[in-house]
Amino acid sequence: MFSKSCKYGIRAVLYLAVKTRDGSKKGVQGIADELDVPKHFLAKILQELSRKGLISSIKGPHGGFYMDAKNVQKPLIAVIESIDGPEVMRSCILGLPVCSDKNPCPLHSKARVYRDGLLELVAEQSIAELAKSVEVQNLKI
Amino acid sequence: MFSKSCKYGIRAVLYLAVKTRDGSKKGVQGIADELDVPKHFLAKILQELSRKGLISSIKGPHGGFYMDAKNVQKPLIAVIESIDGPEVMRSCILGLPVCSDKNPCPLHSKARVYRDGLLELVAEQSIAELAKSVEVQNLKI
DNA sequence: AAAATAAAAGACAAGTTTATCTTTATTTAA
DNA sequence: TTAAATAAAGATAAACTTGTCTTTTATTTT
Repeated sequence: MFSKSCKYGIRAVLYLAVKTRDGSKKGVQGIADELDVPKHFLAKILQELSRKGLISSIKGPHGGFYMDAKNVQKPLIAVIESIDGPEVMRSCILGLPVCSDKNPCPLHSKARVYRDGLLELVAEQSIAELAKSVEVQNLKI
Repeated sequence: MFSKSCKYGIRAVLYLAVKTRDGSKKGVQGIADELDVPKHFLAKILQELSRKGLISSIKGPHGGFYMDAKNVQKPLIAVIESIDGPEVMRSCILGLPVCSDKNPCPLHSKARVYRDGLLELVAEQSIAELAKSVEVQNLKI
């Protein structure tokens, strides 16, 4: 469902939300090592997220990427849509140009339930809340 | 979630199941026109499905692709897995190499619940049953 | 037997995603 | 003020997916 870019982006965002709550910064190198993801490829993704204001960054020694209080307030879907586009969680699972409740493809109803449940999760919970559950339940990123 | 190849394959299979129940055959040209899909690309997919015994074909005048009683007995997941591989409906939504109930990623529980619903549909219903519902409910392919 | 039809196969090209490498700009600290 | 650290940007390449074109093989019909 998600592109690799998007998967890396989601993971990096959750990582930053957990690790930089104290005001510290994380460099691309460190994040890439932690998540086991290609460094320069991740850098592109983080630069884009930074440009869009979804995460923050500062250059120079002791600089790096981080998320401030405002960043972590946003829902995860903001990250997903900014990387994979607004249709990624909404388009027809069989790729039909029009597929709706009134005019459904053969997998529509089941697929819709699946997608909507997930959509609800990423749209209604903030990154901060998700990060909290990552910490509390010790989830892997 | 599914590659374009897989989407085309699923649609073509359902199309054949509906249209060739009477023993008739459908040529690539006709299928491609109906589904609005690139002809030669679809041909490759159909050839592969044919080689794997998921659909049937015969060459020559009045030949084409079709599905016999045995073909339509199989579940749709056989088509999906033969095109996109066995992991496509089972792998972690964030791409983590290990992600399980005991060791879940942040989206695991929601993703799993709903994905399993879809998996159930394509694994437990035969292509014949799905094709029937396409006819009865007049679903688009 | 010849011609026509249609799948099968092979070669190639275009497009997209993913990955790597290099250079530049900015900031901090010594 | 210089050196070091780090994000930003740009260029390129590798890998994979998608799409097109041509030739071959099998079958049927005339």
